[in-house]
Amino acid sequence: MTNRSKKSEQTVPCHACPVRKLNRFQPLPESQQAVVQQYRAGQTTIPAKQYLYREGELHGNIYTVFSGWIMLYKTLSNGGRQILRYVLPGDFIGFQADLQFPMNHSAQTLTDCTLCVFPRPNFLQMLQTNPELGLQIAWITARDMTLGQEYLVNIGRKNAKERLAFLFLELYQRLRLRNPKITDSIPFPMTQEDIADTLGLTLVHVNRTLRSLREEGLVNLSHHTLTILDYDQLSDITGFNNSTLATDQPLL
Amino acid sequence: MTNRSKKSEQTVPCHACPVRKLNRFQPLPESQQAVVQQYRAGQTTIPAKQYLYREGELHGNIYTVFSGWIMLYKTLSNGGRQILRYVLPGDFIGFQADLQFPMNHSAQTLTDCTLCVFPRPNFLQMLQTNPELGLQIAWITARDMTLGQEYLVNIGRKNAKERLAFLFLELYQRLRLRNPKITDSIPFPMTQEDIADTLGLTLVHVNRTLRSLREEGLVNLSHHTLTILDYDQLSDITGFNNSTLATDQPLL
DNA sequence: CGTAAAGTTGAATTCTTTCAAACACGGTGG
DNA sequence: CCACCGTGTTTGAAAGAATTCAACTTTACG
Repeated sequence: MTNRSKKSEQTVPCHACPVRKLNRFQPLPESQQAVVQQYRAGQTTIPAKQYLYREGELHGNIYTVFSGWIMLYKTLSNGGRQILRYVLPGDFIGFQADLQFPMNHSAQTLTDCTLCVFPRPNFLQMLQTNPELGLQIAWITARDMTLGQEYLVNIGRKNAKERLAFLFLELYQRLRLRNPKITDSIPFPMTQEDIADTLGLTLVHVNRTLRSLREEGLVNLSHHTLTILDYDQLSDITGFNNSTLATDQPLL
Repeated sequence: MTNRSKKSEQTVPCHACPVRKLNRFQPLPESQQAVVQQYRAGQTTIPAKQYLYREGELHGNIYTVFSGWIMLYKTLSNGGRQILRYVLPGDFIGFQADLQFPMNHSAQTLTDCTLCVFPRPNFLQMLQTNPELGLQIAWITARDMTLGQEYLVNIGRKNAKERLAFLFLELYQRLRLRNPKITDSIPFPMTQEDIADTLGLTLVHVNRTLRSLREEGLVNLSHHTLTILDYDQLSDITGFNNSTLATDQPLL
C-alpha cells in the first residue's frame, strides 16, 4: 500500500485561492488580554503556501492566528506526508514539548494569514512573569491533543466515506464555534491531495468517495467551497458528535 | 509495498542518540517534587483489566503510574475501538482539556498497577498554589501529543509491517529511556487484538504480519514477552527515529 | 490563450478484511 | 493428574476496500 504525495517545492505565492477572510477570531479573556498584549512582537501577514516553520528546523516563535488557515504535517522518509491538523483563526500554534529543539512537524499556510507573533524569549519571559498562563497553555494543548485523538479514531477505524464525513463536520463545527452565524457553506482551501494526506487515503480514492458523497446529496465541494447539504446524515455516517469539539475556547 | 530510502547509521540504541546529552531527560526539580508530594492522596494498587475511568464518565482524578501498564482508548458507535496510547511507569494520566466534563476516553489496566492518586480538588488547589506547575503540565501534555502525532503518521501512512515495527520500537525505547539497562526482551501484556486496535488493523492481519516478522527473524512475540531480534532492520522498515521519543521525561 | 496544477475516470493489482474453523495454553474443578 | 473451558492464537479461502498506473479533462491564473 502506501500512498504518497510528493510535495514539490512550491514557491509561488498563491493569492489564487478564492478563500477570503475567515471568521473573526475570538478575543482573548479580558483578564489576560493586557498581559499577553505586552509580549507580542506585532502582527505579520504571510501569503498562502508559505512555511511558518519546517520539520527539523529550529524555530522558537509562537503564534496566534488572526485570519487564514494553516496546516501542520509530518513527512516520511519515503516522501509521504501526514497532515496532523488544520489551524484556524483563533488557534495557537508553535508550542511543542521542547522549544529549544527542532520542530517535529511543519507548518504551512493554506491561505494568506495574519498572525500575532511571540518570539520565544518574550514567550518564555511572559510565562515566567505570569506563571498562571502555563495552565492556560496546558488546557489548550490538551484540547489540541483531543482533536488529534479524534483523528486517530477516524483514520484507524473508519472507512473512506466515514473519514471524509468526519473531516467536513469537524471543520464546519470548528468554524461555527467561532462564528455561530456561518451558513452551510464554508471556505475550503485544501486540495483533494491535502484531504488524502489528512485522512490516510490516496488522492484518487478521495476523489471517488467525494463523488459518491456528492451523488448522494450530502455535501458539495467545488471551487474551494464546501457546502454541507445534509448534516444529519453526515453525522450519522461518521458518528460525529458535537461534544467532540465542545471544549473549544478562546486562546491567547 | 513501499520502498523508502535507506536510513543507515541512526540505528544505534538510544543512549547513543546525540540529542540526549542535551538534558532532555529532566526530572521534575526537587523543589517541585516536594510540593507535588503534599497533594497526593496516597497510592493505590489496581489489578489487571480494571477500568481507571470510562469514556463518558465524570472522573476528576489525576494519576501518576508507579508500576504497571495502562491503555487509553476510545470506542466507536459500531463497537470498534481505537487504542490511543499505552501508559507506562512514570507517566501521567487523567488530565484532559476540561476536567469537569466527562472523560473523552477510557483507561484500562493491562497489568496490576500501582498508582499515585491526585483527587481533582487537590490537583486544582495544587495548581492554584503553585502556578508554575501549569507549564510543567503543558510540556507533558505536549509530549503526549507528539506521540499521538507519531501514531497518526503510523496509522495514516504506513502498511501493516511498518506499523507493527513502529509500535515495537516505540514501546521498547520508551522503556529503555526509563531504564537503560533493559535487555532486548520486554514485557508485552497486550493481546494481538489490542495491537490491532492500536494500529488500525484487524486481529487476523496482525497475526499474519507478526508471523512474517518472526519468519524474517526481526522480532519474537510470545507468552507476553517481546524480543527485539534485529533493531536496525526494524527501524529501517518503519523509519523509526530515536528523536521521536527523545523528549521523554519523568513526570509529576 | 497557454501552461501548470488540480480534478476525473477506468482497469488491474495489492493489501486488508471477513468468515469460518482449528489449535494452544492457562486455569479450574473433579 | 487429567478433562474441560474460555480466551487468545493460527490458518485457509473468498470477498472487499483502497491503491497503483495511466490517461484525460478542467480550472486557475500569468
